[in-house]
Amino acid sequence: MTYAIAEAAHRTGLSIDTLRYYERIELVDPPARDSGGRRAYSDEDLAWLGFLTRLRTTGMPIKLMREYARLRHQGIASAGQRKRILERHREDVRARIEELRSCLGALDYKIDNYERVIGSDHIQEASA
Amino acid sequence: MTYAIAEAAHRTGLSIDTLRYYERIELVDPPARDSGGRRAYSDEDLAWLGFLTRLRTTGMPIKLMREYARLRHQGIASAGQRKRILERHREDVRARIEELRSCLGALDYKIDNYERVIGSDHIQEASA
DNA sequence: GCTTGACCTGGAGTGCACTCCAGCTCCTAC
DNA sequence: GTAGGAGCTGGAGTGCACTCCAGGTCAAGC
Repeated sequence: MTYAIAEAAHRTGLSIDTLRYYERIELVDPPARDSGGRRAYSDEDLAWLGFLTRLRTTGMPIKLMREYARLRHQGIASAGQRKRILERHREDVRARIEELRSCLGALDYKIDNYERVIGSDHIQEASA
Repeated sequence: MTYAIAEAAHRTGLSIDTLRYYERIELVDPPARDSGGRRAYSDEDLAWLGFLTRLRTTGMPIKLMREYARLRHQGIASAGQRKRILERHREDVRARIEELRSCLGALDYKIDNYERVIGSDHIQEASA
């Protein structure tokens, strides 16, 4: 099964431009082409894009993702290095979650204060 | 108690340039000045900067922070609007935490796979 | 056979949040 | 009284991750 770029974009949640951009910067390998020279993404391509999307979502910079992609090409020999990248990133993500959680506390506190100040949710229509 | 810009930067964790930048874009009110025309940040200034930093940390765009700052100037009349901004943002933060958590699962899975593939942490020295 | 729509390329442009710079002033310490 | 360091201003530059564009190709349907 292969997918035209529009379909691939739809399935990955990335834009068509982003798919081409990722290819240009060598984050993904150039996908196969159909008889008319158009990109034909495979399920594997989409799986890799899906994984990349998770890395992006969690804030991994594209530079590091490129490094990871580069290592992937070297096959199993680079598995240790790749694992270390992911472990390192996992730590970053965990730290980020903790950071967000702590800010959430501050936000709760602030909102509680507003609650006390204004009583409740009345009167504040478009009082611009 | 007031603080020179370097001290304010140190205490807020922002850079001197960022402090001046925040002032330029009207995210913070211009602080008082000392006899020599230099900025003299008050404890209140720092508290506001601290709160802004939390909003930034949690990903609130500067545009929205400016809107919040603008509303603050209107005093209590805008409390409802400000509260709503924070509530909305709190939802965003919660969603973001969930998103990160879900990606964390995928990361764990991937790392486990590497563990299985390479046995354990030997041999992968600088095998560039 | 011609319009239409999806796709192609290389390159330029965008928005965000800073960050840096040149050239200046002002206080402090020697 | 002067050298040095902190701070000042307006404006330009940076890095990141896209996003958009002009001008072209290609296959399908009418």
